[in-house]
Amino acid sequence: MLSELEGAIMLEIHLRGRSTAFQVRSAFQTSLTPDWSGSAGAVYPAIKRLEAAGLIASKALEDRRGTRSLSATEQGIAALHDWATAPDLACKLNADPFRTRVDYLKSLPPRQRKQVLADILAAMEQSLSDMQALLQTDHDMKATSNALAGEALRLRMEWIKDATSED
Amino acid sequence: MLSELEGAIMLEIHLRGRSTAFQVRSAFQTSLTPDWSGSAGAVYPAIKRLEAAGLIASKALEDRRGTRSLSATEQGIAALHDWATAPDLACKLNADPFRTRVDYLKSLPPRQRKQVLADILAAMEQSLSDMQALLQTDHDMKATSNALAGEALRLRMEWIKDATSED
DNA sequence: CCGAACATGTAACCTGTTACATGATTAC
DNA sequence: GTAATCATGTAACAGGTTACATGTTCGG
Repeated sequence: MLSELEGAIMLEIHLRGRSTAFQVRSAFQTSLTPDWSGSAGAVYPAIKRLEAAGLIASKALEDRRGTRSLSATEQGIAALHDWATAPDLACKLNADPFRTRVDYLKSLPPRQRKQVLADILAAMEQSLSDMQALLQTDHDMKATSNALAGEALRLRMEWIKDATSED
Repeated sequence: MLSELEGAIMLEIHLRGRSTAFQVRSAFQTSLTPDWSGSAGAVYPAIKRLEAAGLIASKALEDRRGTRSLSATEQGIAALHDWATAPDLACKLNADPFRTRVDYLKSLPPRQRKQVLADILAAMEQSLSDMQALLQTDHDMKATSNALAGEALRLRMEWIKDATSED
């Protein structure tokens, strides 16, 4: 089974049809999810592994800098499908930095909690509007997941509003 | 600044008042978020680091198996506070395995998509009811974050229902 | 021609996982 | 007494990050 990084790479290549390792890296670097920084030290070795496993085919461009155009093989597409449709993976609750902190925030004395949550809420609002601005200018293959990212932020904001109005 | 694991350990100790390394591990192992498996190889070295940094104090129990009771120092509580209230961390969108896969699911031909999404939805419903059963029997310090975990799952399920009713 | 962006890759380092090792305590 | 649980820890390994290294192409 593909790892999260390998799956994300396969998906990126598959949705674009063809892609270079550099483009995959760039896509990760500009992603709303900062978890994969798209480090060269992660992406290039992962692509090497995927190519060795026959999931990716590469074609060298007539280029003196060695640009290689990557595409998913039939086997690769099958592996991507298995990775993307495994129901237990879709159910997996990943570590959410906000959720991890929320019980601490809840344990603060009301006045302090109110102040801290207000600061966090302001930062979230800023982050959400930055995100929306980015989405309007830069349409890519990840439209739906980016929209869901916004929803996730909104869910957190709603919780904060509920929590601060409670007392 | 504390790492996610270090912060989660400090929080666990702080909310309980006192805790042993073993109890911290157990709490992680039974957590709804499978991200920290609570591996001994992660927890014990992390606690050693935190103790060396003066954020945790330990007291040996009169016990021949060397049980040590841990508590957060004043410095440790301050570090926990900084970690928990940093607004940029609360805004951070972590990698969400469902969100990562969602654009692939969206790209499937309607009939196949419907089938795959129905399977995933069923798995999610199962997972959510398991979660709720667990929460009713096993109340701990993480009530709010566990409730939020359920909300996160519900958000995904709602998206699936919208996506399958579209066509 | 020069700087920015394109393009690939490696090496040292950090941290988490898996698997192992050791022993004490408790419940039956 | 013996199995399950409590309790701590280490070592080999895997994978990602940072920083470095190298060279090309393109726009002004």
